[in-house]
Amino acid sequence: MSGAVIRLLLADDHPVVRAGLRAVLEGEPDFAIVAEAATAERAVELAAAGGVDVVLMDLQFGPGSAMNGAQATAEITARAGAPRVLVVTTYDTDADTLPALEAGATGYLLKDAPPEHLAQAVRAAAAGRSALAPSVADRLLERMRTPAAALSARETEVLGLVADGLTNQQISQRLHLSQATVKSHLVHIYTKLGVDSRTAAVRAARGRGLIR
Amino acid sequence: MSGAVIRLLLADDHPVVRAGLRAVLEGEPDFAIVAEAATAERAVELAAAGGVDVVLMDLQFGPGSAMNGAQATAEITARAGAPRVLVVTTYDTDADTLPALEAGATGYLLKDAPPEHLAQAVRAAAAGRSALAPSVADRLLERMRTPAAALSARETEVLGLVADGLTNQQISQRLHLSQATVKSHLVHIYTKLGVDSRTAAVRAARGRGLIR
DNA sequence: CCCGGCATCAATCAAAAGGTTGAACTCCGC
DNA sequence: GCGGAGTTCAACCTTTTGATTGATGCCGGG
Repeated sequence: MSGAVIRLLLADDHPVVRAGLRAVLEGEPDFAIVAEAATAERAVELAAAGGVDVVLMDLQFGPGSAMNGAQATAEITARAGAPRVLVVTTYDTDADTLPALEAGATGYLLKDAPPEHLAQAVRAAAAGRSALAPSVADRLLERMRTPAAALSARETEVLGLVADGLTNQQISQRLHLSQATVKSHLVHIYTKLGVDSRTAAVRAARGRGLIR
Repeated sequence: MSGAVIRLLLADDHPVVRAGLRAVLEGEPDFAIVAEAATAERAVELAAAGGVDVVLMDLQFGPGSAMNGAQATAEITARAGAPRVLVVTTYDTDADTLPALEAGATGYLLKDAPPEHLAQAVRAAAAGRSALAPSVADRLLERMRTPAAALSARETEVLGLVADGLTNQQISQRLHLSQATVKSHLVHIYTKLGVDSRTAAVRAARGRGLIR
């Protein structure tokens, strides 16, 4: 989008992590860190202002801000001529990766990635190519091979509350349903996940990253 | 313990975070970063080898290593002439802070702390003074003021399994107890927390950071 | 040295929650 | 417009929970 230099925006609420990214990336001659954002909102602003090729985006933005990294990613990539967004986070579950990728992230890296991978991923993102952490790529492929076990929105909602320790009755009240309906959803969830109890369902769903 | 220079060991499994800490602390003329460790085990080794005044210790060490930061802290501080351990982590709940402090950590900071605080905390730790993040200090004082609701070790253990969705029977098997004992613990937990159901207990305990 | 808190267990019982089966309705795609 | 998936519900039975009562051994502080 620009000349030879890739202009970067670092979006992370942790000063230490920003400094770390800066330290790791600053050495690359073809990179220029042009801005930093400590909140998701600020990242959206700065990205919209232009002059940025790649945004390094964290997903978690502390209790301070209302927006998370996935939402910010969606906002940034929505407009034309938007910079690429490369998610760099600690979390490695479907519940994190899928929303981020759906929101338009070009890549998804984990913070424990070695610095070289980071730089390569940034160049890939700048060129429009996607860069995924191996574990993320694995799970995406896995998901392709296993089209099964896709819970409906309602089922996911119910299962999320189950995971929070709510009883069927509490769930029914929260969702304005009868207990019967909640139980019915659970049966379908059990079938889809191949389990036969709520705790096993929560385990299975956690394992596959269906819920947080 | 040494001259004017404070010798630091950085223990964190994330290269980016290590680089960030290095970038933030390296500028201080009275600091010298003498080693880095990507695993808790390695941190223990390096700390035991001597030549270190303060260890900056993460609590979470990825699925790769068997030891966590709190355990490593305990091992490091166990021996005489050990360096001070300053915990620097993302997690801010009683379930994290208390074990770390009990393990002998001199301080507890959050990764979102501003760089100045970090440097001050390191100097405090080197001098043997404790340095706590404001939120951690608040909760410790809160705990002093509220001697209530202190669950015993066994009770916390049981409640943790309850939070994982296990039934009383499963808990009894896991802990090699009778169901009667598990129920007995639960009754005590309910009394202490002022609730009257397992899910409410989990909520309450989560709210107070008693469990993760 | 005795008391209180902690951990352990037993037995019983009513209430709550969980799981199963079967069924109606809507919406969407083919 | 037929069929399937998703959402909703009822009735029924089983399992789990929570309340209660009561008892034992251990350990540490006053």
